[in-house]
Amino acid sequence: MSPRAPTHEPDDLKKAGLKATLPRLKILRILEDSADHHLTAEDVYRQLLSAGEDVGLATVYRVLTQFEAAGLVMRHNFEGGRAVFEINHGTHHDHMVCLECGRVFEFVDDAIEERQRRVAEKAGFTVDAHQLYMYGVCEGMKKHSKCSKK
Amino acid sequence: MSPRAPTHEPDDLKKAGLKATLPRLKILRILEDSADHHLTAEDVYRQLLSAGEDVGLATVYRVLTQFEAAGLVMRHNFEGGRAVFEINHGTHHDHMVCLECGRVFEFVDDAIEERQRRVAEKAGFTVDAHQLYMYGVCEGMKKHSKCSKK
DNA sequence: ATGTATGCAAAACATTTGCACCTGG
DNA sequence: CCAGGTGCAAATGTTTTGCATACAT
Repeated sequence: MSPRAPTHEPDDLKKAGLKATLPRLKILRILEDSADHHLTAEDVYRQLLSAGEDVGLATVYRVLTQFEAAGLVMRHNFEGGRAVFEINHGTHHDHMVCLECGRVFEFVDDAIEERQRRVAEKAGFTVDAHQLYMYGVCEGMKKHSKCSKK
Repeated sequence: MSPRAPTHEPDDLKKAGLKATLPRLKILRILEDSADHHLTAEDVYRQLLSAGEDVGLATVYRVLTQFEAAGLVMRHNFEGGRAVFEINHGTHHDHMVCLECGRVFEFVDDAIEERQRRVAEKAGFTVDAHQLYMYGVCEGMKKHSKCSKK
């Protein structure tokens, strides 16, 4: 009884008030299955093309935006101009972005979350969303330079 | 003996390896003097025009990018597509962005900073930069809706 | 002088939108 | 069948770049 099943089904879309169309299901699947769960719209588009699907980039953007509005995915504005999207598994987490290999590492720290709540409360600020990004170099990149991801 | 004087002079530019040209000095002044210290390139450009300066938007972008590289300003990718810039006064701080009035509030919490360091260390991650954004509604916006900023 | 900076216009990107056609329920 | 979804191409908005001219040292 996990709080959210690891696979997304047509039902997830219907619950979100969206028709279970082929492009939407494919995109949901890609976001779900991708090794590192943080993809740009272009990334998703390229994976669709590789899979032989006939989907337009505009649709990818539209679907991702709808998914974001429905709470199915989260959008991040990391450095570098383009937005990245990740499946929302329901548990908040923060991010470490490796500037060498581009990979994204997730973490949670309850003390940080608690302090954030306190700071906001003290300032009379109602928090809708919050995100903590650390940019730097991941462990694998420091030891050797054998990581090959662009 | 403050760690950084509140005004920026030609010397600041020279130290950064940049010629003290008129556009650069004007832009530095604007970033320094602006009421809320978080401006888009367009904001800076409009202020220059209002002041009767003959500066191109391209120059604003070039100068802001150079300033960022020189460590004079910091660039933030808040929600909404356009980057915002703020003078770097040397002291790290995090941000609360009001989605109603657009204002940006700064804060520092040593416990959060400390926990971040610990998390990164534990993950073997070397942090170059880190930023914490909270999006929500500021105190002024909740009580009445009398704030008029776009 | 002289190399660097600037303004303007055009280019390069990321993302959005208009519209005719297609599709899911 | 019909509202809503999609592909394509064109539009938008932001940021970058090429190039001839202007400026700081």
